[in-house]
Amino acid sequence: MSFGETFKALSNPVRREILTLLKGGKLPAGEIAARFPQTDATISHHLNVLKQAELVFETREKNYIYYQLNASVLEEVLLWIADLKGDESHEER
Amino acid sequence: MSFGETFKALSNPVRREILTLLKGGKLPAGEIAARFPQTDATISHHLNVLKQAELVFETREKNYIYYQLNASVLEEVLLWIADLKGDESHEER
DNA sequence: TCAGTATTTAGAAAAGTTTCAAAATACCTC
DNA sequence: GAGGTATTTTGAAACTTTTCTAAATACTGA
Repeated sequence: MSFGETFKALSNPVRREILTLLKGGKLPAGEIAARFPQTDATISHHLNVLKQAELVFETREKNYIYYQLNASVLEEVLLWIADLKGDESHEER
Repeated sequence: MSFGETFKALSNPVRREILTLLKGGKLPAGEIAARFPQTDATISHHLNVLKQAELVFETREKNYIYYQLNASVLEEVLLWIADLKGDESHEER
């Protein structure tokens, strides 16, 4: 995991909205795309950026590709920010 | 504060390094610039992006402009990520 | 006020991002 | 294996970001 990739992925509003949507649980690409005005191709590209950043992972089921949040990378981002803040409560011991 | 602006500011590696540098306390623009291979003008631009995102603020003293971390915006980013993660320990009650 | 140091602004080149339409691939069901 | 649905890939246009050099501004201290 690289923070560069992760923060770049988080810097786009469409990708942040996709992540928020996935809080509710895994969803297939088509259902994600249906909630945005952009084309399926554009959303597919954003999902790929999120996947490269390991913010989401995919699982295949029947004719669908489901996407879901990857909590462990979110935790690493959280720690990076907590550390920057000098927040002891998240630090390694 | 807008998350768009904040995450965009965090998405650049030079700007993340500047923030890490400022963990040690406030520093004048010139001293920050001296630690990077980029020109003073480029670092000044990055400091401005961080300032617009309210990740840092400046104070003027003598002939220097000091920059320092703004912990309150970092806290908001932390909460956004914790919420995405579904982390109860950071949630509003 | 003048000289000097610190920092920012302006303008432009190069590189990267976002988006779309169209075509391609993949996989299921019959 | 053919037809259908789901999703990705390709290639290109529009826009944004990063960086530089050069010029401008701002403030200090003699």
